[in-house]
Amino acid sequence: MTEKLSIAQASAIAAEDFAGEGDDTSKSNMFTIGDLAREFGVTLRTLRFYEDKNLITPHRDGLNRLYTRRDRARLKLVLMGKRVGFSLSEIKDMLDLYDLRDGQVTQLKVALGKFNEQISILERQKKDIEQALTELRRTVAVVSGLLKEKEQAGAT
Amino acid sequence: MTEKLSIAQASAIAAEDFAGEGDDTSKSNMFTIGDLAREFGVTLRTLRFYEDKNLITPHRDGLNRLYTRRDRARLKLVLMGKRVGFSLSEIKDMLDLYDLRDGQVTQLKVALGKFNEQISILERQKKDIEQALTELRRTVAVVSGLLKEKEQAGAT
DNA sequence: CTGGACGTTGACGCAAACGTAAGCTATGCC
DNA sequence: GGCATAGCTTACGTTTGCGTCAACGTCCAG
Repeated sequence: MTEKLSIAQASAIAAEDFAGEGDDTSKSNMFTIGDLAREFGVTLRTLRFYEDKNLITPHRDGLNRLYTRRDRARLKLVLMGKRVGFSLSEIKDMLDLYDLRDGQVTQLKVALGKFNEQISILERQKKDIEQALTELRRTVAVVSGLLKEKEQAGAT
Repeated sequence: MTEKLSIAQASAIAAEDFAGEGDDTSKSNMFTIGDLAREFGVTLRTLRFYEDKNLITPHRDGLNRLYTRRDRARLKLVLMGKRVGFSLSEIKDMLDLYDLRDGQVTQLKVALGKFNEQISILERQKKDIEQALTELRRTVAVVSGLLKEKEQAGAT
């Protein structure tokens, strides 16, 4: 919510993203850090940071990181989470929960709860912004008025 | 924009707030730090912090701070600025400019510009939030769907 | 052999707005 | 005398999400 919400990449969620995937460790299903960075428009630093925060845990080829489809899916969820205003730690909680997958039902319910919470929060923020806008517009009107007075007084 | 926008205190702007005041240094027009803190619902720490940032510069009675009506008016503007999303440093810029008061016309124009900028920013944020809300609601729908499937499958 | 391209691990920096001690002073009141 | 109240200063801590060096390792084309 700081600068830009790059809606461009990291497209929408599909039901697919919530389904488990057979972890295909074959060659073409692996990505380098650069691959993912380009694909999702984030920096390498960002991906390493996410790893540091245990949001994504790629395998290694020696020192080099190797991301699977699953990692990629998680990244997608992380970015989607950010877009809708979750903090990374909140996202982590949900992902961790996701990993427990006790048949997933409980997990989905919890996630659903958080989503609804977040919806409330965003609705609140929206209202705050609307209030601020109202106030600002009123102020602009007031100041504009003053300005006209002053300019007329000056022109007199 | 972090937690609560305490709309309660620190009421709206009046044209008065943009007019210069005769700095009345008589007794009843002075406030202690506690006075202002109570009146505007901020902590002493906050007021000292603002002073540190040169937003307000109260006089002293020995060590103790003494705020004039003018200081009070500035505080009011600071809080209003915060409410509508300006950072303290932006607010400082505007206040500084205000102090130049080259007949105030230039000042008012500049402020007007900033206000309009801020309006654009807020409108943008509002749109972002609306997008996030849309995405979240869609996700909730998807997940709810999955959940129903799962539960039915489980009940079979 | 050399210069890029790509990758690695630290680790400090930053912005915003105060919170939170810690410890001292000054004044008033009973 | 003694305590409460109000105020003072200094200064480190917090939170979030990376940016930005620094200082190297590795591999490939030319």
